[in-house]
Amino acid sequence: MWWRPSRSIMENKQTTKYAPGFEDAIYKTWEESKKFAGTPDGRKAFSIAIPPPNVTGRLHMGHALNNTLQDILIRSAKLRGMNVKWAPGTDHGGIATQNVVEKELAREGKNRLDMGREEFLRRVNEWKQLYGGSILEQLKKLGCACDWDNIHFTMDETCSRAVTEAFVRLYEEGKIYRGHRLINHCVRCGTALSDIEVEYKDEMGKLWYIRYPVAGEKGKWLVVATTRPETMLGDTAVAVNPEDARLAAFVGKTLILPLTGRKIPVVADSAVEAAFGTGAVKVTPAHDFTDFDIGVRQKLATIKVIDEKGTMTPLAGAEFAGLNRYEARKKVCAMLEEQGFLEKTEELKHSVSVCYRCGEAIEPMLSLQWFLEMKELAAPAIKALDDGRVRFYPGHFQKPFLNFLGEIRDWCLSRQIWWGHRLPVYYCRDCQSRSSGEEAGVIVSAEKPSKCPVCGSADIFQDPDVLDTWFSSGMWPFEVFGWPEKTPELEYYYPTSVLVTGHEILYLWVARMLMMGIKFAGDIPFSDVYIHGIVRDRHGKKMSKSLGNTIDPLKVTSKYGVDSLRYSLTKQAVPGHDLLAAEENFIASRNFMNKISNAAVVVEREGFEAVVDMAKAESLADRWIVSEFSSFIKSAEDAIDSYDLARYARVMWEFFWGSFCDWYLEILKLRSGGISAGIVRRIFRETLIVMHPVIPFITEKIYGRIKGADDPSSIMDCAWPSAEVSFPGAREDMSAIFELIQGLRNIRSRLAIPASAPVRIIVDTEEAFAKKLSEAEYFILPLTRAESLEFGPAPGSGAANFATPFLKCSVPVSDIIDIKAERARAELEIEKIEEHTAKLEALLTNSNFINSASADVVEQKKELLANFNSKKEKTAEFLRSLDA
RNA sequence: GGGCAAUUAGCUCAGCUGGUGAGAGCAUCCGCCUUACACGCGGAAGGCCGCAGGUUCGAAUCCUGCAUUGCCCA
Repeated sequence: MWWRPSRSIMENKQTTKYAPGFEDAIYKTWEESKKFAGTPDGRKAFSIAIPPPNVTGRLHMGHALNNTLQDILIRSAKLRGMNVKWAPGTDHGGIATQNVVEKELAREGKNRLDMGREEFLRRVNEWKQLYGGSILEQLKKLGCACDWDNIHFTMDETCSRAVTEAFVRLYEEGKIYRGHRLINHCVRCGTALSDIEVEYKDEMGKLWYIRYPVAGEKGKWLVVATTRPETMLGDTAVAVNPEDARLAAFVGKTLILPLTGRKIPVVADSAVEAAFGTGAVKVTPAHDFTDFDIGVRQKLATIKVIDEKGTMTPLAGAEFAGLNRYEARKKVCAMLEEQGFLEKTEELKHSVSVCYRCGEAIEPMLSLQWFLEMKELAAPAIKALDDGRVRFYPGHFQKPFLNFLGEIRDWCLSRQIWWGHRLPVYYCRDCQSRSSGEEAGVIVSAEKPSKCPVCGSADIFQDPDVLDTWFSSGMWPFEVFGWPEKTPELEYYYPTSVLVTGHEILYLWVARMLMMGIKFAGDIPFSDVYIHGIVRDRHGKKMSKSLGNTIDPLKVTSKYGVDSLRYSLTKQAVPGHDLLAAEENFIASRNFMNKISNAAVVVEREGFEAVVDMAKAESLADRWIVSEFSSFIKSAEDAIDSYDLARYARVMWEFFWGSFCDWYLEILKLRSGGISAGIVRRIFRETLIVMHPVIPFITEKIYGRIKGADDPSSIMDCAWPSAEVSFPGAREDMSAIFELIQGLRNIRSRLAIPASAPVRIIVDTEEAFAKKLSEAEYFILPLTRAESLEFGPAPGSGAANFATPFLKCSVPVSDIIDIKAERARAELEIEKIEEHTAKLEALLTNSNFINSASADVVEQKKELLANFNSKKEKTAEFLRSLDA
C-alpha cells in the first residue's frame, strides 16, 4: 500500500467529528419559543429593517453575506442586553417580477397584452403566493433571527397605504409634477426608467462621418460624426462649439438634412466638444440628453423618430417607419453611402447605456411622465451626513454619496408596467378635451374620486402607470413599523440602528430611504450605514448566472454546515472589501467547527461542576486563560462596535484555537492538578456565548449539553460575559514558559530526537523564575516529552542549548550532537540579535529620540534592548562552552 | 475626463489613529495515529510590505508623485 491508513480509518473508532444537519431542529425550537419577537419595553432598542429581497429572488451568496452580518449584529445586541427587532419582508420588485412572470407566460404561448391587466395581475399574485415567500424560508435556514410576526411586503395593505399617502402629500406640496421630459426608456421592458437605473458599458462601435450639404452652396458640406446614424432622421440642427474657429463660418447657415431634405440650422453651443469627430455634431433633441439641452437653449423643434418599442415612427419618413432601430441604422447607412453622403467610418470604443434590469440598450426619448423634484428633499439628507447624524462604515463611501445628493436630478417616478403601486392619479376626460396642458384634468387622490372636482364630470379614469419600485423601498424603514399610523413600534424602534447593505444600491435605495425617512417619518431612518463587499468567485470574478460561476449557499450549508458558511463569509467581511467564495475557505471554517465540537468533548469530561468566580482563579494556567479570555471579549466588543466583523471572526479563532485549545486544554488534559474544572467550564460556556452571534447553531447545540441547572434553556437568553478580570503577571509568566516549551520542541525537531526518547531539561535561571517553572513542571514535562526538569549551570558541551531573555536551557544529547552545526546556529542567532541591538542602541543614544518619544516608548525600548542583550549574553556563553 | 479603493509570504488576506524580532489560513518541507480532533498535533522554510521621493529621532503604517488593478460617476 502506497499510503498508510490513519487509525481512525483502520479502527473505525467512534467519531466526534462535526456533522452538520442538526440546524433546522434548533431553528425550530427558537421559532416556536418566539425567541425572535420584539416588543417595546424599557430597555434600549436595537432594530434593523432588512433589505427586502425581491419576491423573485432565490438565496444567493450576496443574500447569505448580507443577512449573516445583520444576524450577527442582532444576536450580539440581544446578548448584550438590548431589545432587538429585525423586521423582515420582501419587495414586489416591479420590473424584475413582471419580467419573470412574462417569461413564464411566453413559455405557455401567452402574453400579458392579450390577457389584460386584471388577469395578468391575478397571475402575478398567484405566482407570488407560490414562490414569493421562499427566500424568507431560506433565511431561516441561515439562522436569521428575524421577527417573523412582523413580516411585510411592499405591496401589502400597510405599505400600499403608506405609498399612496406619500404620493398625495408630495403632489399637494407641489414636489410631484407631470411633464414632457427626455427620459430613459427601455424598449424591452417597455417602460421609462430613472436616470440611475441606467448602466453604462463600453462597447466597440462605429463612428460614421456624414456630409450635410450647405443650402444654396453647391458642392459644399459640413461633415458631422455620429455613433447613431439612424437618429439623423430626427435631427433639427447641427451644432459647433462657439470657440471653434475652424467652423465659425458655418454658424447661422442652413444645411439640407440628407435623405429627408429637411432644412436645419447650424448653431453654436458650448456643450459641443470641438475635439470629438469633426467638431460638428448633429442635434437630435428628442433622442439624446445633451441634444435635448441644446434644443432647449437654441429653441429647436423635437422630432420623435423612434417609438416606445424601438421602431421608427412615421415622422422618420415612409421608407423607415416600422423598421426597428437597428434595421433603420443599416438602411440609413446604405442609403447615405449610395447617395454619396457617407464620408467614412471609424472604429470607436464608446459607452452604451443599458437597462439595469435586462441589459437592453436604452432609448432616450421625449415622453410625458410623472417626476419628483429632488433638490429640497436632498438638502436635509446632506445635512444629516454633514452633521454626523448619519455615518457610513467604511467612511469613504460618504463622499461620492454626498456628491450624488448634491447633483441630484428629478426622479422619473412612473413606469409603464402593471405590477406595482398604481399611481393615485385620475383624469377627467371632459377637462382634458377642453385643454391640452400637462396638468389638465389631473386629479391626485388616495381614493378614486366619483366626479371631477373642477367640472363635476363622472367620466374619470385612473392613470395606467405604476410607481417606480424604489419609491416604496424608500419608505421601508418606517413602513415596516406601520407608518403613517403612529404605532408603538414606530415610536420605539424608529429610527433603526443600522442599515446593512452592499454599495451597489447606495443611490438607488439608501439615498431614497434617507430622504423619505426625514421627509415622512420626521427623522433619519438609521444612524449607521454598514456597507459590505460583493461575494465573488474564487478567481475574483463577480458571480453571475450567465458566467455559470455561482455558488449556491444552501449547497454549501448542507455540505459544510450553516455555521461554516456564516463563519467563512464573516471572516472575510473586512470593511470595504469584496470577498471570495472558495472551497478552501469553507473547509477551513468547517475544520474550526470540528475543533469546537471536539473541544466540547474534553470540557464535558470535566463534569458539570458549578461555575466559579473568575476573579478567584488560583493556578497560573487558570489566571492566564482568564486574562486571555477578557482580552478576547474586549476585542470582540470593539470589533462589533466598529462593524469590523471580520476581526470579530478572527479573534474568535485566535482565542479559541490558539489559546484555549492549543494550550489550555492541553494542560487540562494532563490532569496533574492546577486547573479548576469550574474555570474550564465557565470559560468554555462564555466563549460559546461570545461566538454565538457568528456561529449560532453549533454554540446552541453544545451549550445545551454543558449548561447548568440554573442556566437559561437557550444560549440566546444568556448574558454577555464581562471583560473585567485580568492577571497581567500570569500572561507574562505564561509567555516566558511557552517560549521555553517551544525552544525545547524546536531542539527535538531539529536534532530529530524521537518522541519516545526521554530527555532531561537543565535550566539556568533566577530563583524566582525557577520557582514558577517548578510549579509549571507538571505541564512543561509532558508537553515537551521530557523526563525531568533540573536547575543549575549548563553542562557545556554534549548538550543542545538555547537561551531566552530569562533563562539558559540545555538538553544533554551527547551522542547525536553535531558541534559544528550547533556552533553555526548559535553564531547566526547572535548575529540576528546584534542587528536589532545595534539599531536599539543607536536609538537610545539619540538625544532626539529620548527627548521626543514618550516615556513609555523609551522604557519599552530599553527593556527590549535589555532582553536582547540578556539573550545574546546567554547564547554567547553557550558558544564558549561548546569550544571548552 | 473626475472620484474612490487596492497593491504585504507561492495563493487568499490581517496588520485601526507612526515605535512588533512584519502575522494568519491554505499550499510547501520535516516529524508524529501523543485516548478531543489526521477536518488533527509538533517543528521548519518562505517577505526590498508595488516603485520613487518627502515628513519624522523612527514609516508596511502619514504626505506627494508614478505604475498596475478594480469600482463608481460623467
